Amino acid sequence: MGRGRVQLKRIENKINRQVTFSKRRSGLLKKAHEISVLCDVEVALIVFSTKGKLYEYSTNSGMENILERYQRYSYAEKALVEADPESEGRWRHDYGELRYKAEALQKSQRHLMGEQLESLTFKELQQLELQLDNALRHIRSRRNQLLFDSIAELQRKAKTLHEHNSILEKRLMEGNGAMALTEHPHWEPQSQPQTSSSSPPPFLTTDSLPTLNIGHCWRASHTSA
Amino acid sequence: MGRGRVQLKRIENKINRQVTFSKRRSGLLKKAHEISVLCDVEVALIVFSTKGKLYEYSTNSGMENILERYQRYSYAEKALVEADPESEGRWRHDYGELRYKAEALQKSQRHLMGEQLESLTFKELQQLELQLDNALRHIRSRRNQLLFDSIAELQRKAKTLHEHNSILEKRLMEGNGAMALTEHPHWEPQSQPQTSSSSPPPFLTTDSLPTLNIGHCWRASHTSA
DNA sequence: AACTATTTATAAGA
DNA sequence: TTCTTATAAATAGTT
Repeated sequence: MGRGRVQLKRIENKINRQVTFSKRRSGLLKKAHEISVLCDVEVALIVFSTKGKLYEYSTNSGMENILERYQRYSYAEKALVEADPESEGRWRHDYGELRYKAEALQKSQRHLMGEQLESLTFKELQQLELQLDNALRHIRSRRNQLLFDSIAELQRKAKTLHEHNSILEKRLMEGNGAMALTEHPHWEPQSQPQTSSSSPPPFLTTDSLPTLNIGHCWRASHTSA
Repeated sequence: MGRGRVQLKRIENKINRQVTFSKRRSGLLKKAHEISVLCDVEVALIVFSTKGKLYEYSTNSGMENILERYQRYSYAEKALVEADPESEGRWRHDYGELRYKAEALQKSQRHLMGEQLESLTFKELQQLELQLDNALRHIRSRRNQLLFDSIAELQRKAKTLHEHNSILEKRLMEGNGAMALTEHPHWEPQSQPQTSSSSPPPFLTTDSLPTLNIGHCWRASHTSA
């Protein structure tokens, strides 16, 4: 990229080397930044000039975080080399990765819950707001869906009951006298001939779980397979 | 570099992002290598993909060396990592716990983002809605705080400018004739007597960076030395 | 630090 | 994934 081909070899002219260093350094930092943004990955870049000056770039997760992650990762890998792969080392490796992910999750969770907002910029706040607005829309939609389902279910049952009552009334009218005609509103739907093959037990009847426990919910549900 | 201009913004299409990552990663590694050879400098580059895969480059001096050097350079005080004579069982235990926690976090995070709502009951949905409403309140409050701070700062500056203008006008009135007196509408009507004890420099005044760019710490310098 | 002629990198398409 | 190609970017050498 430039007027001449370049040999992959130390530039002997000191001035030239310095200039090239300056140019390429900024290019490298730029590219590191770009890939991190475009591809949503973590990048850490460290450059020590010949004279010992430090230049660095790191994703917003922070240099220290990334280096720590690296340490965990590579340490685990070392352990992985010795011993058979299915033991110790593998565990450590996974453990480090997992811990990292859990921490990240925790953090973003806090933000989603409106906590620790101090560390966010205006733009991030806006983004977060949009996200939550969107989530709320979904949630309300789902809630309404459940409400409608429930109403429909109730109506269906009511109708069935009504029909049943009509039949009973009719029988009473025909068979024997008007005995006990008004005494059986019978609010017990259980014994119905109709096959209610549909609709799962409506939520409204499920007894309230203590709390949703969102957020810090270690142990949110027990549906593990 | 390619058929279209590229926005510095996360690529939303997953496939595309993956492909770009692959391409740019190799480009980045190559450039890191080139600068290290051409300019005879030490380079360490670490990249973690979204899935936690590690890609790295380091000059022949070795990653560990460079990282160590970096540690000494920037956090000289930080001692080396804690060795861990912990027992195998402990690890497994912690790992299990962690995994459990991470899964729970992931799940509740989805809910907070309005996803996978099918598994929630009506009450849970209501709770979630409250939670998000609350979070949104906090977020908006924080955002407004930032806005207010910014406005206050702007007003303060305006006031200063206005005062300065007054002084200048006065001088003109005294010194020479009424020259140019009416030519200074002075574009700052804001001046308010309130002396807000100046909030910190508001984000709005920070020059708009192309993208969010939070916490990205470049340490650039110029070709001196 | 600016300016170009070239080389490279790479986005999109196959 | 890999190859190709049109184009955007980077940059070597120059001013």
